[in-house]
Amino acid sequence: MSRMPVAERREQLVEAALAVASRDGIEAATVRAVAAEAGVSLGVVHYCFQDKDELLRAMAHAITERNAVQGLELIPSGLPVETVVEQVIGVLWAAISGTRGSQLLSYELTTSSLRHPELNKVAIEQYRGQWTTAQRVLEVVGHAADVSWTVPVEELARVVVAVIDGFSLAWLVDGNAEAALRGLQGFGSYLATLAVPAGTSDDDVLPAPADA
Amino acid sequence: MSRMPVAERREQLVEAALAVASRDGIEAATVRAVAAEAGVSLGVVHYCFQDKDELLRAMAHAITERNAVQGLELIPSGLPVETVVEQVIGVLWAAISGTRGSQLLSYELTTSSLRHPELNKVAIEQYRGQWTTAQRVLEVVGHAADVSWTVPVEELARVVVAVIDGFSLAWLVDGNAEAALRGLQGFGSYLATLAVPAGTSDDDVLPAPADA
DNA sequence: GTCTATAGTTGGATAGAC
DNA sequence: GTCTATCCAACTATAGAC
Repeated sequence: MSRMPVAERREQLVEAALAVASRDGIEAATVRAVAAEAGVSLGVVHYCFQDKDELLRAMAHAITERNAVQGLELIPSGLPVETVVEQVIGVLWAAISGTRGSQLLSYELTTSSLRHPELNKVAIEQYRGQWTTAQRVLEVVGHAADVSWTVPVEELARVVVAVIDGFSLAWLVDGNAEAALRGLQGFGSYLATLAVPAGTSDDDVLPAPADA
Repeated sequence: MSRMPVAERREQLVEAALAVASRDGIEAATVRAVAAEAGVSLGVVHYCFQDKDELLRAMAHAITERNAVQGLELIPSGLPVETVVEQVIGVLWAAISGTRGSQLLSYELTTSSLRHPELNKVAIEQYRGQWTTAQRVLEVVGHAADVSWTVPVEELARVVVAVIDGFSLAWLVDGNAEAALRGLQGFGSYLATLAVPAGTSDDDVLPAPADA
């Protein structure tokens, strides 16, 4: 354990911070607690990170990346869009409902970030990541089901993230996973109504450039 | 200021706590800060409240009540349901976007409550209040526009709260009020499609009891 | 009832031995 | 590089003077 390169040590500490914060909340993620979780002494943390904020920022970055990389690129083709959407929501909800502590931590990070200037960029980066992820998923779904969306995907992505956020929060509060999933699938049905068969062009969305 | 009855003093302190927490965040709402905000000394707070948690619970209760009592009972009658929904959303959004600190505090209270056993009931009471409020608004809207909902209002209320939560959070993060309102109105349009002209009976929803 | 003073914790950060 | 020891600040809570 001793004499570990700094980069590796930082990873280990970020991992420990994630473990503590997911389990006991962001307030519990003190420098001391993280050091104890990682099995190192207090000084080591301050050697690897300038201060607590830098540690928290690193942790936030890690959780954001982790959420983004959820590779759902194995979406089946040739199915009706309602089915594809339903399946994607099912997989997504399994990922969410299986990581309660992480989800709660995400909201804690968001609110903390909005209060403390030194964590200012955490929340916006978190959401930018979610918006672009949602947008990519929508595009992949559209391609897989051979449809295009009647609403700009960028705008639609915001709606998707908002709805998921809302139902996740409700589930965190009342623990009713069935109601949350039912609500999400209801939204999925609505979402499917916003899709129309793709245009004659084999890939893109623009049917006919009007002018200029 | 001196020699104030305890009940009144408690109100004053809860008010001060709300002011501090809305402005600077729930973490900043320490006993000291609240005492300072109220212009009393540290001991006074501990004389009126057993401990910090009781003060926070009182504050949470106050903010929940405040959100619930937003008397929107002046909903116009005789208009199409799309219009009524649009107007209600407009009023609601004005109330939300005008109280940024309070909104953020609500989310902080929710997450805090979910982490700390001693605040256990705060979050669920918060949401129960929001769900029943949403349900009442849906019922009033249905009555005013002379429609009934094709989805159980209880279920629909959960959806409404989730969507509002989601868009509010996004707005807190990116400050884009136009996008949030646009998203909410988009949801409102969808909501209106879930309404059908009220049955022949002048008030209730049940058209024909099938059996028993 | 209200104040000051203080006890007792906790946590961030650093110095200095090894 | 890693550890122990320590400083300092902020907080909750209470005791006791007035």
